[in-house]
Amino acid sequence: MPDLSDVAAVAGVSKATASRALNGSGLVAAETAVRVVAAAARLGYVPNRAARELARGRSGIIAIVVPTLDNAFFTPIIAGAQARAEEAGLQLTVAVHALDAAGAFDRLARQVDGFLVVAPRGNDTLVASSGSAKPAVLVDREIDGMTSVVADTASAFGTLTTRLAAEGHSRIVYVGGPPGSWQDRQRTAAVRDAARQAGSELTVLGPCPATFTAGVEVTPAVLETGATAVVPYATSIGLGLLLALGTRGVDVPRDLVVSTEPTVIEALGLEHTPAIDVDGEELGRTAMDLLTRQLDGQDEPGRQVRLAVPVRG
Amino acid sequence: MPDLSDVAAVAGVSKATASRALNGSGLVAAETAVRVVAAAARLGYVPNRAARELARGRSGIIAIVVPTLDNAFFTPIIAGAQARAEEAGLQLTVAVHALDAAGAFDRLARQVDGFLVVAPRGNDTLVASSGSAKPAVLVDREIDGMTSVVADTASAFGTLTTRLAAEGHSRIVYVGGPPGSWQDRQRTAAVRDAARQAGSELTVLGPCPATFTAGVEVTPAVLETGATAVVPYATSIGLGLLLALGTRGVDVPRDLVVSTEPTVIEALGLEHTPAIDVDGEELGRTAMDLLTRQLDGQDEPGRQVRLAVPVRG
DNA sequence: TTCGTTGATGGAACCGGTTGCAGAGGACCC
DNA sequence: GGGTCCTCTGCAACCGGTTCCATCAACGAA
Repeated sequence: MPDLSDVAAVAGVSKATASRALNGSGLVAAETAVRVVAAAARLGYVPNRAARELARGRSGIIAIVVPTLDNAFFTPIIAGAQARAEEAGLQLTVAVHALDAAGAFDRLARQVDGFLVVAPRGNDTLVASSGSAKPAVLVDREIDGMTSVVADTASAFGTLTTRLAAEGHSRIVYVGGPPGSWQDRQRTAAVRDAARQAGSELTVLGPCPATFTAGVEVTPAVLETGATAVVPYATSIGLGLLLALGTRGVDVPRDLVVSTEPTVIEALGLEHTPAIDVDGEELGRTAMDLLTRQLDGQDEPGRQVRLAVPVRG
Repeated sequence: MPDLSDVAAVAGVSKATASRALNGSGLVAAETAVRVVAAAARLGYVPNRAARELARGRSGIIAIVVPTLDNAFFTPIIAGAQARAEEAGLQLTVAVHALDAAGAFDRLARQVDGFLVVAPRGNDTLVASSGSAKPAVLVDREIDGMTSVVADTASAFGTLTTRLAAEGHSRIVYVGGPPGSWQDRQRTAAVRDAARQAGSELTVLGPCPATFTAGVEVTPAVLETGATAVVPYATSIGLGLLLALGTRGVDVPRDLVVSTEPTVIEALGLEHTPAIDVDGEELGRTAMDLLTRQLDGQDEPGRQVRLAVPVRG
């Protein structure tokens, strides 16, 4: 396993020059640099991550902190972040903090260069302070002063509600998400506004955990309202609704329109059913981009990015 | 940020002794060790991972390679492995290899101490060779000579089929999984055997990707067989079936029994419906245990563990 | 011709741990 | 009392890079 001295020897230069050449420091004569790079390639040299990390004082590791992996909303975010991390030569480690977020941060803070924080719920100050030790990017939530990227689902939920109302749904149900969810607050407000402006009657149910079981359980309450359209906080809740409605013989979408996401709508061939299309991978990619820019000093903390969320169907 | 010399100074010993004390080498007098540990605790000392890694020549990083995160079967495995890794003081990095598994291994092999390989499909020799550079544990698949842990779903599928037959289902459908899936081969064989022995007629459909869309799409074919019970390869396929059956007005389970997993059965209140209960987290935990034992030299490669899978309902 | 600059390079310290080896000191045996 | 062995400890080398600083050659200007 060749090391930097081997490369230097083959190229006929010192370790120092070899290091500079391979890192493109610009202080090396072009011709020398070419020689070094060629030598490295010939030997199949791969830098030792640990040594580099020790010398540079940076680990090259980013942690993405998620509350759970059981939620299909989070996994694309991880996948997107992972892809970008790989491109940037960084390792991504996934930390699941069911409850003990603070503990997870403390343990990891010394080990990583930065955090991607997916913390849909919980106290603002707590979340903010957790990421204070190292650069952090908050995903799908906004807190003043923290860099963040969110999918603008609030607008999308508003649009979707407006559209439903325009199609004649005068009674609409919104099934709310988990208690304390930042996105749920945004969405509830947006749906309320849209319904009021369109003159539709809105019932807000919930809170519900983002699971299909919760969707099943909330079904009777939804039917009781006599609504003709239901907008669930999460796709998983929507799936639960669809399943339960099926076993109860309710005709979807004739008797009740259930908005979920495009793949579901399409697979089931549902008509007259609007759906919001959140690109989780893009969320992950953007978050990682924001973090690397911050690590490179190209960005100040505090930048807030909103990704538009299309409404389909 | 305290370092080992600080700890040593406070404890009144040398770096060497401090290091040994903190790593429990046993060469340190008990009383000295206590002093060092106390000093470390007081200073809030956290060892520098990079330095340790460089000195030891091991990275303390394990990679878990999964084909995708979009499949709810894999995520609990990751969660379980993650939990165990944390206990063992190891970092876990998640590598997603949609297609390019070999590439993922090459890139990572220098960076990590070992692999957890989740590769349900694909060629045996390819999978086996991928993990050859570093210790590896294969998850939910068996290949001769490789350490592995599998959920014994084949037996469970057999039991489940037997039970369905015993309850009077003389026509059963098995909806097969993705092409080339190792588990699918095992399950198909087990289901075939059980059906034959019980004298039930079995139709095997598929192959199907493990998605709920595939479940929706296969529904007409299932209904066409006239079967009264269907056993899908994956929960996601089962959910698709249930959704599509609901929109078609088929009464589940009266007209057709769909076996899925306990949470689904329970949430929907389905009766007469057996379900297999795979503990994905246990799979992940066991895999990580096997790997750490191998890294510590306590185990030889090649050990194969099978976890029993209960059939409920 | 000589001096000051600039650009390229090398020497060596350093990052923060681990570990081989040697040595100090005490216990035990002859 | 002297020698041997054992236990515990410290010194210093080492892991493989990065980077500060000094050096040196070449070149333009005075």
